[in-house]
Amino acid sequence: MTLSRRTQADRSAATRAALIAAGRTLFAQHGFAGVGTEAIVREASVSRGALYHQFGDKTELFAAVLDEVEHEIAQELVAAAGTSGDGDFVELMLETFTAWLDACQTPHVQRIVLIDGPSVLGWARWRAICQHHVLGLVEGMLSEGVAAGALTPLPVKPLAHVLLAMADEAALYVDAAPSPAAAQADMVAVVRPLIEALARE
Amino acid sequence: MTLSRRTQADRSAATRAALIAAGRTLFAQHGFAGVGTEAIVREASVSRGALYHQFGDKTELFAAVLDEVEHEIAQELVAAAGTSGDGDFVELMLETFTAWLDACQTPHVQRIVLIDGPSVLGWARWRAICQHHVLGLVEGMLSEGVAAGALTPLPVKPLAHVLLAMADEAALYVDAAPSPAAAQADMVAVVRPLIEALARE
DNA sequence: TAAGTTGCGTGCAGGTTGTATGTAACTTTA
DNA sequence: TAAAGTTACATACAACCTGCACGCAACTTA
Repeated sequence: MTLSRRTQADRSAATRAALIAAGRTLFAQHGFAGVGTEAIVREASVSRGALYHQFGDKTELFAAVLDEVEHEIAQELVAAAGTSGDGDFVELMLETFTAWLDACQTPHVQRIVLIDGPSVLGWARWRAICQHHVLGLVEGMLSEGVAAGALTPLPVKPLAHVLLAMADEAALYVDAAPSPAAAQADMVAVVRPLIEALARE
Repeated sequence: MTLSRRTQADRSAATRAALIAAGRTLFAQHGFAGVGTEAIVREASVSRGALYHQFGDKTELFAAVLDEVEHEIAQELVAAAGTSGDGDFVELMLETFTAWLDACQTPHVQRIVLIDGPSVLGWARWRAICQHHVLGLVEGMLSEGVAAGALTPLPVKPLAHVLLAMADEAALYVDAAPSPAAAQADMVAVVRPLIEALARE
């Protein structure tokens, strides 16, 4: 074993983390197209060479950022679903929905996940990343609902897609509304009957 | 009156139309970021000067393209709703929904309206343009439904937003699916109970 | 017809991305 | 532990792209 002060893996991990953190901040603030690689590496205190060594592309860095953000949101959602306690299916879905709305009130999510994601990565790759995190979570919840008989049997995958799309739009709608609180109440009022409709036999 | 062969308004209209048509084709094929102004003006057989005279910006050209596409889709939707004949509200909504899916199977719509729109123009401006065309149409249908008593009274504006968001995602889902026909059938199966839920008192 | 406005063509400046080339840090092998 | 090899990073450079400035031509108005 050598006496190296920093292993190569550590160096890589540190610069990757710094770049992802910087990208996350700046992409959220100015959008993918609005921030240059120069600004990113300055924020991360590394050189452009490091960026292009760690990520093949500015786009690849964005993908890494998106993946991290989605991962965090998914954790928040399972936490929210966990506290939701005993199992009315409708309530579980609605609590997850509002947890999603809350998570999306940070600009990170809106700009990176909802606005730029599809445009920068293309819809297919964007949804593939969602699939690994939030979208997969929703599908799982729906599958359990169907298995438990609490949910009308319907094709789960397309259902998860449209429900998540609803949640995405709701998040953007709420944030853009003059009175977010009122808008969120409206949204819940609109979504509740839709979820309830799915719950009946 | 002069004997001018072409009036200024005609010149402007012709170059504007050529630029919008070129932008429409190329934006649909390669995305907003993937096509340079040089390619656009070559396709339109004008100079870059003409572009920057007619539109302040590459972004402004994109907005004009989006506006045109939305206008055409809205016309298709009213046509579809017109042939839908006598009035079951659920059937009207579902026919409009499938008409939307059909319209979105042309790549023009997907890439320009659904993918790049929010990213290039920002969500607020994007939805404002939708409001003038498709989104406004949906809101109108819902308002009539409420007035006629065919629809549970709910806040119409947020409802229109989530329904349209569902339709957007459905369109992209169907197109990306290995078997679009099957995916579309699934989507209709999923959306129908949701619409029916809104229709009952 | 002369003056003024509108539409358009072209060259230029600033900025951006990705790559090529060189160097330092770390790891493996003998 | 010393040499060889690999990995991580720094920097200079080439290609490109956007938007503007300036100038000219077409049209309109007085």
